Amino acid sequence: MEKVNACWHMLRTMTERKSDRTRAAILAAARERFGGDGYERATIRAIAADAAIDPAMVIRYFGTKEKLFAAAAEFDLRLPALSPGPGAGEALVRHFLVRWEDDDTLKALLRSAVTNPQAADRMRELFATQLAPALARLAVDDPATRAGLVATQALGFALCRYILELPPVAALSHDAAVAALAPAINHYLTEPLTASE
Amino acid sequence: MEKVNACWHMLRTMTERKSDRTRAAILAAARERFGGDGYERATIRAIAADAAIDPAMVIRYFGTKEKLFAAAAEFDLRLPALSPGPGAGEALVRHFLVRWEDDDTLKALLRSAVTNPQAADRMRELFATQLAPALARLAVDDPATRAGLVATQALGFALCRYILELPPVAALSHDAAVAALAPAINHYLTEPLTASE
DNA sequence: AGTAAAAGTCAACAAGCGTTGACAAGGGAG
DNA sequence: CTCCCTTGTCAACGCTTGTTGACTTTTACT
Repeated sequence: MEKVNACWHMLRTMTERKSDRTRAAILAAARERFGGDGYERATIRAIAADAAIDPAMVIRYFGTKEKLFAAAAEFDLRLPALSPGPGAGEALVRHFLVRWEDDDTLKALLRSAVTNPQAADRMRELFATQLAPALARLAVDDPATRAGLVATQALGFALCRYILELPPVAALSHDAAVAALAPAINHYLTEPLTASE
Repeated sequence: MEKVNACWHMLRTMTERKSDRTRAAILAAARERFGGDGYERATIRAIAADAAIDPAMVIRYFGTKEKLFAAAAEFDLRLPALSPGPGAGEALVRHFLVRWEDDDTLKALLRSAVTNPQAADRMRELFATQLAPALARLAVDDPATRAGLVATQALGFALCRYILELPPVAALSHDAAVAALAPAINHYLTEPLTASE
């Protein structure tokens, strides 16, 4: 009997510890606060209150506010495999729309990157390791510049829609946003980069 | 003789007082700090140090940090008169480039608007009272939406170039930026808003 | 049972912030 | 010279922040 219990304990130890739930609760609260308020306005005390625990626990689990942010800002863009052609723009825009809206992490990253150098590093890293490589196959030439141009449009749209909430941009339906943005994205991926006329 | 002196004094009182210089120094330092650090990170103490005065003076001149920001974030886009046509995009992009680079106010506004609701209000107001009206003449229809789309591209480019400093975007020359962006701006102003194919 | 580690609580700290009020120069006006 | 208004200085306040260490409770195992 003791052996069975011991075995079960080991299994539990390796798979699901009591603390993992609070760890996850802290991370969820942190993403929400960082996403809503930005790095400096999001206080450890508020995050702890959202997770219904003591502020000291946040430090015990993550060591520091900076490390907590680093853990909360881990993000995978999950870009689908894209094939060159006029459908790429639409697929990209649609993917970004749902990725922004079902996960607070991107909002946390953007809101923080504007004032926090560490978060800005994270953003540049995300661009260099996830967006740029995925777009490299789609660009007819100069993939780094074209990825940069796509980033300006993607981040600018997110900024105006989710952060600044400019009324005409926030009001767009997904379909309207795709119809308006996809051609511009395709343009950045394929049209000549120097003035043609 | 007394009358002459009194008159000169009154004139001086109305045109140039001793305090106006420090007022201007505070405003310049405030714009630089707000632009470099954002609203919450920019401290009154740091602004005062930059202006080489006592922190208490900042409060005496502007009353409150919020009011100081409101004064420092006063901004005129100075959009030129634009005529419809394919030249509008290039003129717009070029104007924005110089307006961003010779004045810290826009950086202060953007860096602060992402985390400060009051600054976000300012940004929406700037969009509604300056950008949207100026673009209304250029749009073939639905001017509010088209102005919103132009704003996403303009702010996104500024965000990536001046705030996040994504290498490929920060490296672009003015001419390269105009060549890349102007067609997209023209597209947003004139192309049909719903999918055409 | 008893025990040791894990998980959680509490009060406090040092530092930084915006803001205030009391007070000291400075320089024209009578 | 004397007065007064402007301009500037100084020290302190109350508050919030991230972070710490000592303590108690819970949990899991022999």
